[in-house]
Amino acid sequence: MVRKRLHDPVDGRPTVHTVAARAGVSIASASRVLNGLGASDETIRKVRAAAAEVGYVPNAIARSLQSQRTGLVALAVEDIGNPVYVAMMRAIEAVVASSGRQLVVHATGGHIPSETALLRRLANRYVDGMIVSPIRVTNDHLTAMIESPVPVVVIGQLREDAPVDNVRTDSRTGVGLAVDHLVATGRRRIGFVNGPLDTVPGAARDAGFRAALAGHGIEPDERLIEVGDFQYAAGRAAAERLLARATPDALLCANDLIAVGALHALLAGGRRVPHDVALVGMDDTELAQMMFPQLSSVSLGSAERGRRAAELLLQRIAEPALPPRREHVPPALSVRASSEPVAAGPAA
Amino acid sequence: MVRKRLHDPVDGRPTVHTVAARAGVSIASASRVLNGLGASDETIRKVRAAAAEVGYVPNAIARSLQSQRTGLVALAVEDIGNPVYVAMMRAIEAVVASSGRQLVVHATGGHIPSETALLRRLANRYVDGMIVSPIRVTNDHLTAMIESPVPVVVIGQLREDAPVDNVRTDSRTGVGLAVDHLVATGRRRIGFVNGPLDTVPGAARDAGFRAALAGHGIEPDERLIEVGDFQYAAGRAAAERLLARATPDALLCANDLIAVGALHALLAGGRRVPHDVALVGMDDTELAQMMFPQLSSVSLGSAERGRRAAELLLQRIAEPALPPRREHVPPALSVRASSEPVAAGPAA
DNA sequence: TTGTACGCGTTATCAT
DNA sequence: ATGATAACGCGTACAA
Repeated sequence: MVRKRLHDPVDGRPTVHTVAARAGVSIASASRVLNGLGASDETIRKVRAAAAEVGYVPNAIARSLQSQRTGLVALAVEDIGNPVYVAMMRAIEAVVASSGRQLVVHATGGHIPSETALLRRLANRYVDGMIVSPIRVTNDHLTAMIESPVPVVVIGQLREDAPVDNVRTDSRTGVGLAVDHLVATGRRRIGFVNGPLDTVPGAARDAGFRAALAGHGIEPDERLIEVGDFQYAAGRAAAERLLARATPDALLCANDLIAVGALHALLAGGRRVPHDVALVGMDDTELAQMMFPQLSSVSLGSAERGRRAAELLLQRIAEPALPPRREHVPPALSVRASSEPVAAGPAA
Repeated sequence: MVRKRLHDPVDGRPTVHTVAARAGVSIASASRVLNGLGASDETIRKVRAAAAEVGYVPNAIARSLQSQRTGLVALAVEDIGNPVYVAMMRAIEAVVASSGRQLVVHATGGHIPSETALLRRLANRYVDGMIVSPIRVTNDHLTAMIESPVPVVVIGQLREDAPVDNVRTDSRTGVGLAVDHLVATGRRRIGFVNGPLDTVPGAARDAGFRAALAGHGIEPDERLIEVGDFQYAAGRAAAERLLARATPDALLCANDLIAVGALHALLAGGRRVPHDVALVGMDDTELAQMMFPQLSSVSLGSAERGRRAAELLLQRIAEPALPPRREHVPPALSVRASSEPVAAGPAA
């Protein structure tokens, strides 16, 4: 015989069997009482007492094996320290926690292979679903998402025909809001500090900027356009390059980190903001309000996108057969001191 | 008979049985091959082929039930959006991920009951361990941690005799570094904007401030001390109250968020930084370098504390019998523009 | 080397 | 209402 011990926990912690034995009932009755199902008053009393005495706590893993649910939801983003993703994560965690579930976070470093590997790992079902916000969505991403046995929700742009739940914003239009505002307040030589053009956000913002200028009959001046990374240091460097060769009366930045870098470049170079140069960022993170002067910024609803994505995911977990859904969060411009019209008008 | 189906997965996804049947071997052989244990070349070939054909992926939950390990590690902090915790979380995630595990995050809102409830939930073993950074450690915290079947590591102050792994810094000394620096650069009327005194960090910083002043023979002036919350808005309001009734030549803030608020209050009030008032924050978050002027700040090694805590936890998971350990991360002052000595000396 | 069978801890089904 | 037992999917001790 193999059975050295039968239902006697190896580490001394009580199981249903422990409780059942102590209460003098079957494990079935014990389980029923512990799950609030029907039983006689006497049985209920005995089981409750036994459970309390031994300090019984149900094992989450065993329960998961039975229920085929882990109660976990994953979030995969490039960098969990980036203010945009922090805002998303915060909102997602709130929704997930309020549903009694928990959030598993992954930092992908924007590395495509790690992202797809993560998606493929969903096949082992360590979570009930995943929210992913990739910089770029490849075919590998798509097939991995479609083959996943647990639902995936994408925050960001996605092919129209992709059968995947999706929450997106329209950063192109968002750039337009900023340009319109700057033009309306008398700015004409509008500079643009963008992120890499081979990313989805970078490309969309570039297109939006040129389209918006065209809408006002302004010819784009390539000397007023500079590209760096979506980071503070890169933004500052890019702004410095731009300022060294041109004299904009406004600077639009592809995100708030870049805008903060640009602010440094401007102030260090002796430019007054907004008097000499108006400054507008994007993402409208907490950072924008913390700067002096406070930064105008185009909100792309990061928190709202996170919230909506979490809700979509929870719905689909509950109802897997739902058709793919696509939600839009519109951009909105928050005007603050950094781009307020100045009495004397911009430096001429 | 009950057995409608025997080892035939309900959702159509392959299990070891599927693979074994297809390869014409027993599940034991299949399992062995899939886990890289010994088997004949022929068996290996057949099993590998069968697994590939049906797209077999091991089920994480079943594996956990067997191994008594989830491969998950939890982190519980007040607010996953606070720059300090973001820095910690980033470092922790990196360590955890590099060990092949995953990170579950919890936002406690600084709510004591939720924190202790979270610790008690460890009894159901949904994770292999937890890192927690409580604002305050109650007896409830301690008993919950001690009774937990999985290891807990605390980032922050803890009773000396608490048998719990612990990583801490010395913010009291940290405050001293800042005061020393300010005094050495000619400041005498040093103001202090602190967080709530009934929190561990708030109390430590208050004590440190008074002790440091005493060390320089300076009498603490209560009008130069103000208390708010550890947040931007509260910090700004607190600084405004202080500036309305006193004229400090330096301002020390209990964290960087407060310091940013104070910077706003100073600049909005027409004070020059550092010329009129030197400014020093604490935590040395990324925020400090993003401000203009860049903020001096006392580093309390948030990322380093996170990294060390994660390593302690992983070690203890591997070796549960280890004696409790206590690690210290020393504070360090980063001097930047906001507190650099000014040629003319501070306004007199 | 290979197969049989048990155990992980829980819930659910069936028969009593 | 209660108890015996299958089942979730995996790993492995033991016997062959």
